[in-house]
Amino acid sequence: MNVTGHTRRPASIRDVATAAGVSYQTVSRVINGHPSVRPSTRERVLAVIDELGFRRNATALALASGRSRAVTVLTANTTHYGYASILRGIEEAARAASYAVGIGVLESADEPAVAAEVQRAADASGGLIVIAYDPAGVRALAAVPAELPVVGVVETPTSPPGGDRPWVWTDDREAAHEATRHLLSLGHETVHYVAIPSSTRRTGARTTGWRQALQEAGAPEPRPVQGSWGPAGGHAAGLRLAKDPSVTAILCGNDDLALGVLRALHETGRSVPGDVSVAGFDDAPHSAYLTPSLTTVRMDFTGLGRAAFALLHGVLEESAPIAPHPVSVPELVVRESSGPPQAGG
Amino acid sequence: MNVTGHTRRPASIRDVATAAGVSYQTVSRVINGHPSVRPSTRERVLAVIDELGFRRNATALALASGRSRAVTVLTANTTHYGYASILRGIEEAARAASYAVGIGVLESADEPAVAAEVQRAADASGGLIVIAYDPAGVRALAAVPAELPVVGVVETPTSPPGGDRPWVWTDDREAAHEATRHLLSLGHETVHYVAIPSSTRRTGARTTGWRQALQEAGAPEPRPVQGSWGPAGGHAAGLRLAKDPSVTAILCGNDDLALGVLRALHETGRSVPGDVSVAGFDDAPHSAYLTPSLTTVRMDFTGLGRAAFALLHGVLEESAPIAPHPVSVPELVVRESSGPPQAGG
DNA sequence: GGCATGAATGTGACCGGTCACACAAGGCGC
DNA sequence: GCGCCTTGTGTGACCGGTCACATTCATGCC
Repeated sequence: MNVTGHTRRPASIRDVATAAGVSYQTVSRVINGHPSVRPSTRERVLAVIDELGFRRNATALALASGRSRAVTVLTANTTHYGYASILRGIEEAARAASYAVGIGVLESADEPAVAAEVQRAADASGGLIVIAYDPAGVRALAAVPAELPVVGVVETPTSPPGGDRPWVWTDDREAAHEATRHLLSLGHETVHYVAIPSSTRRTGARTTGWRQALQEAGAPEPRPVQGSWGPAGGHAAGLRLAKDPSVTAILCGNDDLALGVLRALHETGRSVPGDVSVAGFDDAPHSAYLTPSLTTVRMDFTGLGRAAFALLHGVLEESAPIAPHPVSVPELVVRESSGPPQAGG
Repeated sequence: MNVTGHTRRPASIRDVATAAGVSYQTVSRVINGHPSVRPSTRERVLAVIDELGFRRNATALALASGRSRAVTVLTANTTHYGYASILRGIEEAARAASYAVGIGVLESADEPAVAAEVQRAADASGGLIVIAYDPAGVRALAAVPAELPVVGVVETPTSPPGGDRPWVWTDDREAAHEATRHLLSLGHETVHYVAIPSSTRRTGARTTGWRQALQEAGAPEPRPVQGSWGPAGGHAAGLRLAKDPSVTAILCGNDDLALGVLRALHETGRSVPGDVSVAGFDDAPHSAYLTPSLTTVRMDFTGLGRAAFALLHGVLEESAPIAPHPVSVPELVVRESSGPPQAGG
């Protein structure tokens, strides 16, 4: 292809039309698979399309048709495992549907900054997926103008922050419930919790699940320790908890926090799982290789991302059926970091 | 704003023009800051723009002007720390320049699959940034049509795979050199290397730096062990190396590999750094919190991403000066996992 | 006072597609 | 043989901007 050498502008449908001896509208019909085109004509046009290396101009298509075949993901974070995996799932599904994926990072949770990002994203694409696991994301979801198609990836479906917007989620509450039950079943009197920042100022879904499991077991309910997202926050929280000798089991809001907690316990001379059991959340790739390897709850973030895109896709093209909000089921993975409390605990 | 309630289509420049009693061209001049508009007219138009909530349609702008103010990042990976951080840097710089950022994942390194992704990216944006640390990325960079602006993020600047395309890089060779020297200076007879998959089939920059340091010190040159990207590969490599009692120092191509190596050494009863010293690459967020904490080389991935965008920005807008390829300097971070060999080595 | 000059503004075509509609030719029923 | 429907194709307007050029009007200069 490109035999003529000094080809500058890519071929348009009118170029193809001229070369094939038909009108541009006929070319348009061919590339859109319109039925009423004589087979011989279609063949000829297709041949010219191939010869000229014609590709339909996405910008012109978007302008003329009003739909852009592009979605933008708004997220506060791109490097954390969970967020990055969701993004990966979205991209995967979008690629399969020939959609372009844009990304916008919510650097700050400031109202004006968030609004600006939402605007930027709205300008660039026909639909939005907002990862609303944190205050910035929640605010962004709320700031999306009503007429713009959007799907939220939210922490919990009860009283969704975006009103009646479609959303996807994983059952974090149940997952936390299960992990807590696991630790209790090993014989621990109670389970302490190091929390990730919640999407709302009130308690998040993971905190709720943990608390419910304690209540059901009649175990004492310690105050959750506030962590951040990263290992540094877990480390600080771990140092605080290590001071209390009655602490024998710690559930962490994610694996990064758990890593920090493990480190803090190591530094203070408490063995895991001998003195203290630790469980995380997410099953990040490194968790299986830590020493001790980390008991955690595996979340299907990639599947969550795919589901989010599928939902948005359904909204954008009436043709595509809108799947019911799919709930992926988290799975407890028991590893070395959890075990029964020591006799002399 | 949006007082009228049932506003449907967003306002266009002609809507603004009508409301302000001027022609659409005058509105265009105002939003583009053209000098020859009477101040009173400008005021009036700006007021109407504000009142109608007018935003310039990015699609129409792209179609009419030919430039799209959007770049697409092609990468084989979105979840690994290094890749994700580069992406973050790109997004940051793009946001500052009011550019949209798209993302395309190279799921396979197959020639046709890669070509299809490049096409998709080309359709969606005016410029590409290709992360060419791996075969898929290298192939993608080579497949970019000559007329499309592109910047490569490459492993090593010598004989760049993309020909005369602009590129950015960090000095991985020098970084590996420094890390190896560090281990040798502790008294180790030699340093073994667990390699990441290189961008080319031949030796990568990190391997070269490691080898050079060994040669300069007159140390024996063991064969590098081939790892993959993740901890699983490091674990397998670590088990192999652990069999050899003469191994006292291991340099790993990245922190994930190092994590797997640490785990393998633990499983085989070798202490770190007592029996074996381990060093990684990248300084991922969790590396400081491992037990033992990981000696590694900190790479400024975010800065690298910013530089990549700056370069592409310069190419896309003649106005923006094309900065010289900036080399960010990696920094050795010494932690617990490296120390002198035991006397009875 | 006539005219070149530049500032301020408007008009028409265009970017590359889509959409609504017009129109010619062929098959069928009556 | 006429009308009518269907099939295949072409024409003009439009999406929302930009660009090149035309036009109007107030100045400044000789």
